[in-house]
Amino acid sequence: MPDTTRAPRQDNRRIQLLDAAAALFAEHGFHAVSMRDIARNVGMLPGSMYYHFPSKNDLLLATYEEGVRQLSQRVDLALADEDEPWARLEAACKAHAEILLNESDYAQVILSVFPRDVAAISDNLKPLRDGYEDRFRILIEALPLAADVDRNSLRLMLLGALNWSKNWYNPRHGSPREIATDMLALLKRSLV
Amino acid sequence: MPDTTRAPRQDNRRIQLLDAAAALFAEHGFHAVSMRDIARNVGMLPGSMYYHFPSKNDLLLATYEEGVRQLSQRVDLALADEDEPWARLEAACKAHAEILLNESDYAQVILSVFPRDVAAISDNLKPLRDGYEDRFRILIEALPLAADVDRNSLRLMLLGALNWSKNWYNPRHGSPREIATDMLALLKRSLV
DNA sequence: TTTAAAAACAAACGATTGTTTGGTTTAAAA
DNA sequence: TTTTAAACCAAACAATCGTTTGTTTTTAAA
Repeated sequence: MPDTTRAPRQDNRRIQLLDAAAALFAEHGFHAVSMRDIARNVGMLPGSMYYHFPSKNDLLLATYEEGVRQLSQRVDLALADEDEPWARLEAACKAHAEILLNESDYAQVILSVFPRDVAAISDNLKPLRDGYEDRFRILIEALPLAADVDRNSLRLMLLGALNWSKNWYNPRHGSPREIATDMLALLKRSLV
Repeated sequence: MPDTTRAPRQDNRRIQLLDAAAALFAEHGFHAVSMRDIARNVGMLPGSMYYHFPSKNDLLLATYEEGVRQLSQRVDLALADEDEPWARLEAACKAHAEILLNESDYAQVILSVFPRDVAAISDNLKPLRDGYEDRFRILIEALPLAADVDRNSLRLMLLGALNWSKNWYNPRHGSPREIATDMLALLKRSLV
């Protein structure tokens, strides 16, 4: 063990390693990707990765955390410009769809790797997911809705439909923002 | 090779084997389940399973086919009693939710194992999924909707929300039929 | 320029993976 | 009751898995 600890080097490749892991996990799923696959993609030998992460599960956990961070940051940024409740929800949905379908491998990992697929760390993964989704609970709380509308069902329906869209999304048939707009439009006019 | 082929024996365990595979695939995902896990669950040695199925991928393919068969049969049965377009769609959604969340491990496999997780047979899996979902396209086609309603978005939203519900479903907070009713209600009153 | 820590290499570890092979038991047709 | 195919067992196969260990290279502080 070293006597003193230094800052990471300039050529530290922890982030590139995490990027490669996120991209592969997002595309093929957790179990379908081996540590050797990731190492090959980042130009590193398999054993070398263990300098940066103590295990494959920890690698997944790190991508989850980064995914939640990116999603949260992106949605918060989109919300900053909006005041009206419906506009705020729409902005959040657009940001959600955009980062999910286009921008971030990390975010896609959250939706394509289910906690129960990795039982050993499912207790660590679930709260990360839930914490992010709570933003939508608050956004829907603020909507002026008819008295008999179940806000919980509304949230589950909206987020479910958006999250599932990664299974059929095709850039040629509409952008992520358009998808979010369409879905919200279907709901909105009945609920006001 | 035998000179003549006989019918399967009375004690043939192909179905029990398929049942065990479906249950495990549905609960843990395809890659998280080993052939030995399945063998143990059905009380068989690992090698013996290869008498019934030539590979693990074929085992998955068979569960997919059975899942689609069960879903289709269940939905068709529910549709037989209904005439009015909205009632038909609601009956289909209820049946879809019910078999998905409660009744069939086979059906759950279709939603929890993504074709791209098993690249080698993804071309076989996708059309099975699509063929079933086409029923909903037809049901929505028959709805009397305002001219500006995008039927494709409606289908994707409804099915997406229902399919995603397996990620949050909790029997204590409403039955599958109630979930389907709630979601359809959210959409219905705005679209007529 | 020396030196210590950061980072990666090189090579292997034991365990588990899907699968194959050859022989044995069991049910049912003859 | 004999016989044949169905069904399973028992044991191993090569390949791949995540991971560990000991050593070497590289960066940057001293």
